[in-house]
Amino acid sequence: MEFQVDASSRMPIYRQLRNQFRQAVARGKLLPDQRLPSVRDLSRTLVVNPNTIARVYTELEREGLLNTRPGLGVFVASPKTELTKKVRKERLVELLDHFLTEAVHLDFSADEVVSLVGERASQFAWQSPR
Amino acid sequence: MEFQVDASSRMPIYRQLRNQFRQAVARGKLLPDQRLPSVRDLSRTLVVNPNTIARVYTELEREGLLNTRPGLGVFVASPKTELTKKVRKERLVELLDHFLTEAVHLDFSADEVVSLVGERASQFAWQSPR
Amino acid sequence: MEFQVDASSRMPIYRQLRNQFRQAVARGKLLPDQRLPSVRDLSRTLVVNPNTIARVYTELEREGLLNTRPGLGVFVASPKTELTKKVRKERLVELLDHFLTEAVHLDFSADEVVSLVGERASQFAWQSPR
Amino acid sequence: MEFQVDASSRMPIYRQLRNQFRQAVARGKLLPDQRLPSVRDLSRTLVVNPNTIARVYTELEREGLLNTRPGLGVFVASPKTELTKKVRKERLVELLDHFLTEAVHLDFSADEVVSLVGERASQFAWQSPR
DNA sequence: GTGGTCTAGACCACC
DNA sequence: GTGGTCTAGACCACG
Repeated sequence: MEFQVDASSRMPIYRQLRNQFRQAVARGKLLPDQRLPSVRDLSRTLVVNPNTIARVYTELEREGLLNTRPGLGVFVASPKTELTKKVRKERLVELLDHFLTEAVHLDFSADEVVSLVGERASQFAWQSPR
Repeated sequence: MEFQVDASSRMPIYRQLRNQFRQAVARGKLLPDQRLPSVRDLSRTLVVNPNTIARVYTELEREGLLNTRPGLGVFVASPKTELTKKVRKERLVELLDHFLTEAVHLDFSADEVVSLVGERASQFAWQSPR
Repeated sequence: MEFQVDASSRMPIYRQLRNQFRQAVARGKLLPDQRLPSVRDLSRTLVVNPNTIARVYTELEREGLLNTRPGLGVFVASPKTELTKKVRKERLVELLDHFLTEAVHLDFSADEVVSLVGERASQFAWQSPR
Repeated sequence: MEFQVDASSRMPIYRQLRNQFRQAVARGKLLPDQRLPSVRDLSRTLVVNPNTIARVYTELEREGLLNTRPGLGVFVASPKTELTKKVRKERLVELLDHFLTEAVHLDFSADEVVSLVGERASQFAWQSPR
């Protein structure tokens, strides 16, 4: 798993890294119990302040995507959702409407979008039924 | 078309309004040449700083979504995309992958997502073929 | 609402403040939409680094207890719970068992504890039925 | 008595074990003069660093919950509280208020909480009157 | 070695 | 004015 930061982006570094991590997990490229680079290592690799990396890891832990164990390192967590169905649906619809809005402005047709969704969706690691 | 601001949101007011405008256009609730309220009127209605409204209009004009006709007011622009197919596709995919990433974390299945996309897409005003 | 920090405590400053805030809300001493002191003000008052105060506010916002609006200040949020019933019950039981464990070690009787719970509970601002 | 560590918890291992021990005593599952596994045995069983186990035992001994008898092993101590009534009451109230604060935020009602307290309290081994 | 906390001080975005 | 981000560097707790 290789992270990268774009210093010229308006998006804060910690958000860039957080998003990359979230996507890597959603695509199944990072699996539960897998160890991530240490705060100090990643900060050296990316030439970013250790505090910034620590912030990324802290936020992701709060979101339940990873566990950090002082003295051992940082590990990918097992997925779990504690939100109510209602809240989850609301958030999904909001995100979807935002996506569809941009799709319209980018001048795509409904058919093109639906088709693309099916295509890209196959690249993600959807939860198996429980 | 009624705008509204959510003071409890983490999203800056000017972005809330900009997004609402973009979505209203994409849903066909705002049509080309339709006149928008003046900066002063809207600022009074929403109880928002006039500078904030002015910023919204300025950004939307820069994005080509509306035109200011001095002395007449602010009007919705006709849709036009100057971007190449390649660039448009890249942006769409990036937005879609972001959406799918969140959908996975919200613990939805691919089927649920695809189905919801079709459902919500019918509420938008897609460009007719040209 | 007056906060205070005990520099000699092993509990980190940001946790001391966060707990004081959570308790003030639970007791109804801080009400929705009430404005809190600014980061800079509180940092001067408590002689604590502004970043530490900012961290307190950031975490409380993530927990949904307050809203921050750049340019305006920080405000108490309206209560809402997005967690599933199951998760909420699990957390409550865990906290309760911890409390009861300590009560036993402090050599109280069950009757004393039950009685004290009823007594203190009356000082909190329980949600009205919805 | 079987201990267990949750590697995904934010709580340090030594505190997890210490709390489990305190709770086991409070529930009457560990009785005075009962022998505990040796540091080396427990460290192997739990796959935890021996230093960590040693720390748990050291702290518990300092708290008066167990005694080390050199050459014989580690044993559960007889309960005794040397604190004054006033201090004990203060600590209990502080713990209780913390619990009630969280209960409010978890959106429970006072009745639900009082009822749950009575229910769970019956599972603990309260001191008989002396 | 690991991550967690705190300080100091800079610069930016928002209103 | 407000809060948000990032850096630099110190010190502590954990295993």
